[in-house]
Amino acid sequence: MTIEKLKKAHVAKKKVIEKRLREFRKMRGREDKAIFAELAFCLCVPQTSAKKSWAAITELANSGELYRGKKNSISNVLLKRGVRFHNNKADWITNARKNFSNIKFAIKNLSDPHELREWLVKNVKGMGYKLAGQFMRNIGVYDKHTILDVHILKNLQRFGVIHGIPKTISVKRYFEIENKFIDFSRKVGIPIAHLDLLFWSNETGEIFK
DNA sequence: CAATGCAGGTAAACC
DNA sequence: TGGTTTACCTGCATT
Repeated sequence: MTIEKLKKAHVAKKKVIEKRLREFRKMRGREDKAIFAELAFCLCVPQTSAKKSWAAITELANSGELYRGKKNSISNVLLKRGVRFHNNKADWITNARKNFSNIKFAIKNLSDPHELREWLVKNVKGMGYKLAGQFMRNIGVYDKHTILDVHILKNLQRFGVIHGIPKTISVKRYFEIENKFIDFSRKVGIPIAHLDLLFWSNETGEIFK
């Protein structure tokens, strides 16, 4: 796919992309439970489909276990729903729950997205830069931070922004790639948040899920 | 049908 | 000290 085609795809999908981003923004006014569910969802996502992750979190939210259940019972639901690394993730979720008042405080008071991301990475076990970026985007805090998952990396490679896909991404390398992504975004005149959704829709064939 | 590869990463161990 | 490997873990598609 050429850059010209990318620009055309952007024009074609711009309305849908903006609608999706407005939906993320709406999360800002949502109650704590919805924010926490989104957090728990993000913690489930590594190496697991969004669909399975969301199914697991929905079940846990509906039963109330997400907010009150013990680590083991949460782990069991994750397992049943096909969420990988269920023990670790149940641990991350219950830790985040214990820490949730601090997390809320950070979200509310750290107005600089970069600062908030640093805080999340440092203080929420299970959150690296990718998940922190995704969580922030999903609750309507998005600016220039990137969500570097394999799909995005593949697309960056396709457009010559990077030359290979590293097996593991250190913090240093994350920033290197992120800066190249930002440059690319400027060059093609498409915002990062738009490119992210655009790449995702290209890669998965379906729109934003 | 058994073996193999891999899936929207991260923490911890290892030099 | 910082880069690289390994454990986490199961389901599902491919061979």
